[in-house]
Amino acid sequence: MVLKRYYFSMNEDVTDTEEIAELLVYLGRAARGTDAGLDLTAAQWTAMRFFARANRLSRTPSAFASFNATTRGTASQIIKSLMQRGYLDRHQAVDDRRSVRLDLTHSGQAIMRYDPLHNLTEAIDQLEGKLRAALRQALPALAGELAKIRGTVAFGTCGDCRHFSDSGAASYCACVDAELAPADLGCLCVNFAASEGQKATMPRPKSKEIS
Amino acid sequence: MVLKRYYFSMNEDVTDTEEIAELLVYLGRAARGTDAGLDLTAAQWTAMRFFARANRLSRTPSAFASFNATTRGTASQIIKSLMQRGYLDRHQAVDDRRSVRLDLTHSGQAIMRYDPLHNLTEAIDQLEGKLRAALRQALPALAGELAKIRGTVAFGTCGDCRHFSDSGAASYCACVDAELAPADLGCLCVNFAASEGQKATMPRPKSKEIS
DNA sequence: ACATTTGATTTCGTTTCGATACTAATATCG
DNA sequence: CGATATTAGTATCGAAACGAAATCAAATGT
Repeated sequence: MVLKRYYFSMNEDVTDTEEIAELLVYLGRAARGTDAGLDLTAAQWTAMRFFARANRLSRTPSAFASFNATTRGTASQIIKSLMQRGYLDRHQAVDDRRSVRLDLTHSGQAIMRYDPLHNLTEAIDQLEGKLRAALRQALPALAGELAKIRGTVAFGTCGDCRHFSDSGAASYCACVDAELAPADLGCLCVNFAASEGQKATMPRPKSKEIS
Repeated sequence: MVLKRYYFSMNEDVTDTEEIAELLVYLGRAARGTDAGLDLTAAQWTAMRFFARANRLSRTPSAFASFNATTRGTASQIIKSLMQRGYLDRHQAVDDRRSVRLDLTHSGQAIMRYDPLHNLTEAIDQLEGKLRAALRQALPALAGELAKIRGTVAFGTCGDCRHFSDSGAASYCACVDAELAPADLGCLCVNFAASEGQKATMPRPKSKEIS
């Protein structure tokens, strides 16, 4: 016997767009967890991940606060706890003596092997190649759009950036006025600017020594 | 003059997979914020969103805790605060007297117009159609994969579910043994099972009255 | 020269969090 | 049937994260 019964929800019409948005927040939160045996919290893992992946310009408390959509105060607290555990090293910047740069220590790099985010990367690797390629293209574009709407800085990798030009042998970044090592193409940068759209306000730092 | 200088980062080789993972976490967190004039916190918005989007079976504290990757205790606290504000109503379930169902009140439905997640949906709407379609397909698959790896429940909408069969006029859900209203196809369900893969353990509830 | 901005930190009160313990209702199994 | 899990929800506790605000130093702008 087939019951003819309707099964109501609280919402009336759900678009694909909303479903995409909710899956994004769901995945972001589900993957951020603290499953591994290490004693790091979710926020601390996020910070470690950021400082492991950001380029030299972006490895600052302010940049992390912006990346993590929180305040500089909260960012300072998390960074302090990681320095106390010996996972981060603090260096004064030479060109701006207010600024500070955080680097992973040796043990900090070591624990990244147990990053709980690996659950998510495994899942991504299981995806069909075409879908993975689509994600690779859609997510940076989405990050750029969102930043434009919210009026905040976008984060992206140098390889996706407008400031970057790959002229055959040399990989040049107009933002830091320097060539990029191949490994840096995948680095997060505060000065990321999406490839299309109007020119972003860019600090354009003078040529400075990179110790 | 072109400076020949390398610009080192902390990591050595970054795959597309890792970049996708980090952008997912970034987007999920960036969109979750509390920009609007309302006084709700990020966690409270997440709960409101869940109870607005989940089907009747899934509108429980436990399901929300599972969806939000947190404990039932934390979920209880957030729900309590939302009930005190008059945004959620609490109903005892008739078939299981332990269980509780949360519904949005009228004012609860009203504030959803100011959900800060709308920033993200606008950004998604700006995406090229092909990319949006790819996201629509890739994200549910990704959620399923992640759940399989982590050994947790997956969340998805009835329309993407194995238990669902659309036989022309009638839309039947094997999980609740009932037909679905068109609006319910986009609802979140705790009993979601991805379309491919092994059969999930399914409660298979007996036919029950839906008040 | 002075005001403004920026980068980082600290402090404070609130919220969230994980862990644990607890009650009540249901399920399982001998 | 009855003893024993298991499950749903809640409460409590300490730690962490959070936003807001204040502070300080250094850089920038005019």
